[in-house]
Amino acid sequence: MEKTLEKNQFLFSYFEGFSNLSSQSRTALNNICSSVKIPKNKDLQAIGHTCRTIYFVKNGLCRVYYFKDGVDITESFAFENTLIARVESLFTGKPSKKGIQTLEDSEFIGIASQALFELYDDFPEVERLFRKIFELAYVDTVNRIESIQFHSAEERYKGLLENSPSILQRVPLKHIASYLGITQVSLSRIRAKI
Amino acid sequence: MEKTLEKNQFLFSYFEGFSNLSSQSRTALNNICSSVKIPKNKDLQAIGHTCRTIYFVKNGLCRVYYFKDGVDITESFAFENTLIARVESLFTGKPSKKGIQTLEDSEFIGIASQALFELYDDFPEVERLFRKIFELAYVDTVNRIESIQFHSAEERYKGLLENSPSILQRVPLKHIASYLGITQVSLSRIRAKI
DNA sequence: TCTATTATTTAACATTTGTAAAAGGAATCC
DNA sequence: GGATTCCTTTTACAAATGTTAAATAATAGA
Repeated sequence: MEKTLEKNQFLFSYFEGFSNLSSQSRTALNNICSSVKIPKNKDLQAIGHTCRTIYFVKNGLCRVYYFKDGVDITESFAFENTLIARVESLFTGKPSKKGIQTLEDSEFIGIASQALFELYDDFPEVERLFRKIFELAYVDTVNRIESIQFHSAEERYKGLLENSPSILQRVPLKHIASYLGITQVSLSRIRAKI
Repeated sequence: MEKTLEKNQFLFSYFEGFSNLSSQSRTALNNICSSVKIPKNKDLQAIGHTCRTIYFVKNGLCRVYYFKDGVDITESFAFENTLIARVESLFTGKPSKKGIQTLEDSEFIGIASQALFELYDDFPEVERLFRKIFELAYVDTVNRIESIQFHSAEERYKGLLENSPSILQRVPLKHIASYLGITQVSLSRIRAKI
């Protein structure tokens, strides 16, 4: 048991940034976690499936993506030490038209969402933890709207580099371009100008 | 008491769309609600203040707005029978650079946020209710990013008219334009073309 | 290593959107 | 009712971004 908790220690350190958990809650949470290793450029979650697992990125890197008129669009990136889920499916129970794909060999901790929601009944502090986690994720999303709508592509590119300095070394520019909402040609022009 | 609950009946009908509440929870919630009437074009919440109240729009209409480089930008609208709050302030405790302004004579039910968060300790079902409310609001926000980033201004305008057919009669076009992320001139061109 | 594939940049042109200024309409206030 | 203010459209031109295609550069596989 001690050993198992150790395996998920990074996840529980992440949780501690939000609130402290009783050992009962930690054990219960630990029991619904599983480890997943995925090589580079493979799907962690396929397009069309309903989101039934929340992932914590232990190491590596992935992106949420989908196809718009046949074009591959990156909705978001998830680096080490963050949670990733397709919330529009997780919270509605509907199939997601988005997938999650690794951009490096990666290791994840999967949290079974149905089991998690059942834990909420017995452990209010677990419900509270995830409430807080998703509240702050919601805030990030609200702030991103502002960034998309009222900053130029050049400003957004510079902002992305500031927030994720390693991204240029780890992510193809085509994904960065679609994440920024512009074409790869347009991103090339911006990079040439800077 | 009976009478007071009746006063907030629309709010509690709204809550029932998410989950059922015990009468104790309803009473506790009712005790932290207050009515607010604001005439047209006045601030319900001023720019710079920290969000300490979540509002339910009983009747009328308002918008969340802020200034970007001196230009008035509408972030969102809230019609009757919806909740409105500046979540980036509500969930972080930081002052908001956004304000809430009425676009018609309006009536609101204010829910004191600090008191609400304290209710969470005694009434897990209240915490759960608001968790669900904000989860779905989060989903809406994720979907809006997609709409902003990957639909043309014309598509977004048409989509807005579909979702809120009354908006043209109730909201000046300049606010609709900034909500769509375009200038008023550009919106005029789109309207002329359609 | 050679080849094939993928990633990135560049160029030319089209389209969309922005900016600034002017003018017409609508609403509001005394 | 007239003046004023605000709202909306139109025009002309500038800037940003999209589209298509071609040219390099980098990477991965046989």
